[in-house]
Amino acid sequence: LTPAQQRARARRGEGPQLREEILDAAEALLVRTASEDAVSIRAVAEAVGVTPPSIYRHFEDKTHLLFEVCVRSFGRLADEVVAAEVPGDPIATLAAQARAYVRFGTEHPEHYRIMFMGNQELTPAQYAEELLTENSAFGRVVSTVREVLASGRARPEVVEAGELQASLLVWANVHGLTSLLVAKPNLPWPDRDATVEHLIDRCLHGILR
Amino acid sequence: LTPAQQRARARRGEGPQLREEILDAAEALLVRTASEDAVSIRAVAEAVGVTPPSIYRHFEDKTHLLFEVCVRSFGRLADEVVAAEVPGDPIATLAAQARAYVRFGTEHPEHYRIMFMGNQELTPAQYAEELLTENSAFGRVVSTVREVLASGRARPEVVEAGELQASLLVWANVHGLTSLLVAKPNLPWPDRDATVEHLIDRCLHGILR
DNA sequence: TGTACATCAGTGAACGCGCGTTCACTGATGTAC
DNA sequence: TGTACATCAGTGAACGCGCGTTCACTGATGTAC
Repeated sequence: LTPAQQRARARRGEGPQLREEILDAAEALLVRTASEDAVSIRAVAEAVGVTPPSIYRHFEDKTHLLFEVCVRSFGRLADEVVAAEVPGDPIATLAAQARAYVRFGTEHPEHYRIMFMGNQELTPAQYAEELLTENSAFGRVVSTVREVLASGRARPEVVEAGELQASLLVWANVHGLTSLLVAKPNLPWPDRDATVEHLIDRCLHGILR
Repeated sequence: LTPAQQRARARRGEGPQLREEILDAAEALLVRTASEDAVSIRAVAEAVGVTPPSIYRHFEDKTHLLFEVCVRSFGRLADEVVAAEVPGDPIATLAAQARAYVRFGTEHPEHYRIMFMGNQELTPAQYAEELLTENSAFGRVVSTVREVLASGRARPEVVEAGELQASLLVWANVHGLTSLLVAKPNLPWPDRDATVEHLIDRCLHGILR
């Protein structure tokens, strides 16, 4: 998807196919340039091999285009968090989900930046609610935390504070580490994996009896 | 510092005074508009009551101007973290510093965004090192953690992992919560103070024996 | 089987905008003689 | 005490840029009769 100087015109019913190519190009541009600013309507159009006005046949405006890119990313993060589940072992699941979360963020820093570190006006209002849905990454963590609390292995004060507080705790931990790594990649961090394991370890010790 | 349509020309030795006014205006603009993009050379010049080229007499370019704004903010955050110290009680100090940190971030969200959530190229290279200096907010936290570890009240595995890992743990916690609040102010968060206390509580439980 | 026509995908040119930055300048201020 | 002059703070006009978006259009594609 790097340079496409010209592009064959789509046949009658095949217009929507360009829509996907636009999203792919926008995402590729984001990854390649590692800069949200580089994802302009014009740059996306050029990458796809089309003129700028064509974009508007498929997306209302730039905000909606970027929003769609976000939606895909949120879906992919959720997929990875789900894939990390260890059936029947909520504590192992929580640790694995934490690892998956940090990995996603460090492997896709610009996605992560847009998703969790940008100004929220970048995306339509609906998105704030979607973020906390049952199927979102955070929603899956809440489910896991709920199982941990129900397993009887959590400290009483954590149970009392409720699953939302406990989930926020976990989220703050993994997001905190992830976003520091994303925002300041050049600081002299200690070994990433060791840091992640230590963080998960301490976080679980704070939650479990 | 809101609108200054015209401005008296400074006397001979008083040029450097405009420099401070420019910084104040840039910061006020940042706070008022809550958007980094709104802080343009032209907007700052207008706020100060001066033409754009004047800025270049005091700052090499836009990056250096924004960098100076950052330096001030880092200094102020460090001051607040220092002010939170409780002499002779490193554990109480750690909790108080965590509270001060989160408060700073939520009260100055746009500063916080620039300092810890933006793209790092915004600031000269020297800044990465300065960030971890003894006198920085993080440097103060490292000091406090060092005292906690030395006090004999920390868990052996935390002592073994070292003060840097333990400090990162604390930083990831408070930064994680702060940056979520800053990035997603419109999500239905539970009560902020209760969340902060719970977070500090659990974090300390993970560290102390 | 042939033709008129509606639809659809995409184009080319232009709009107005705000931006960072440069350049040659102006005119007040202080200093040296 | 008066005057020539260097310095300093700031100006006015312009540069080139890339941007999001709009508008009237073109020409291929499929469909109806």
